[in-house]
Amino acid sequence: MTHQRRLLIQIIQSAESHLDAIALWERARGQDPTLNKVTVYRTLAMLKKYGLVDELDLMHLEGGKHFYEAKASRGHIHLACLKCGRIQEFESSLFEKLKGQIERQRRFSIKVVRVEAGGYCDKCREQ
Amino acid sequence: MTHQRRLLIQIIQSAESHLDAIALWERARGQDPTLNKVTVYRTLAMLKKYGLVDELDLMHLEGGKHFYEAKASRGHIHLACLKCGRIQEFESSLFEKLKGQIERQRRFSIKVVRVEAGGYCDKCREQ
DNA sequence: GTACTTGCAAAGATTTTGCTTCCAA
DNA sequence: TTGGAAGCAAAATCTTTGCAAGTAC
Repeated sequence: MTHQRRLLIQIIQSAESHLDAIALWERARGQDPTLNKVTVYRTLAMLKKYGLVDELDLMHLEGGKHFYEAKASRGHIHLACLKCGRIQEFESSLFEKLKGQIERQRRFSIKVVRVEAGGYCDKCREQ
Repeated sequence: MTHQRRLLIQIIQSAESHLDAIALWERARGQDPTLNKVTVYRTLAMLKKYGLVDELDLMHLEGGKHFYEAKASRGHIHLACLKCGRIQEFESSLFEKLKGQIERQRRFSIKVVRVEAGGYCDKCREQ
């Protein structure tokens, strides 16, 4: 556990929004200007591998980058507005049931699930 | 409707597996060796924009590329085995219910949904 | 004829790798 | 002290852009 990792983990956990690798790097550089971009990628890969962060694409509203969030105790769905770009989160017991159904019917042991919906949010659909 | 587009669409629709941009390009070049990679990217962007193909990440088992499939009448979930890399598809009425719940509760008009699960398939979990 | 599409080359962006140095345990 | 981690530079991917030439309708 190096201080670089501690810093990156702390930024991810306290982030109010989903950060991509570069945004994470820029925040980290505020605290430690010598921290290298490669370290960010390597740390994210490790956290992802151990299931400590979830990787999101958020429907690729801004190109091919990935976003990261600390693993939540309860799974949630991301709703990305294709017009204004707002990201909402949505929790549902149906989602939990769906996961259970997959595990039982396919005998598939789920480690991570990503649900992302693209569409128009309540504000944008009225316009 | 150019012959390049016709060819690319035909390959996507008849593909037995999910193709990424480069794989699609390679297949297309078999028929039309002059077809450019850029045309593939542009055509995929157009098909995606008009909702004719779905873009998948399949948990990024092989790096940051995207995979494409012709839009199916019924939505389905992709299960990616983190060990052997096999991709399974899964259909469920719970998934349809979940979409309806999101549309009603959040007044969010869904255009595309992507559900991808990573984990261990029945064969790999036993080892 | 004209607006849209393609091909080509080059650039941009993201992510990975090799290797040396450094540091946490 | 030592194995893993960080930094640096460079490469490897993947994707987008500008522009001239071509083509569907």
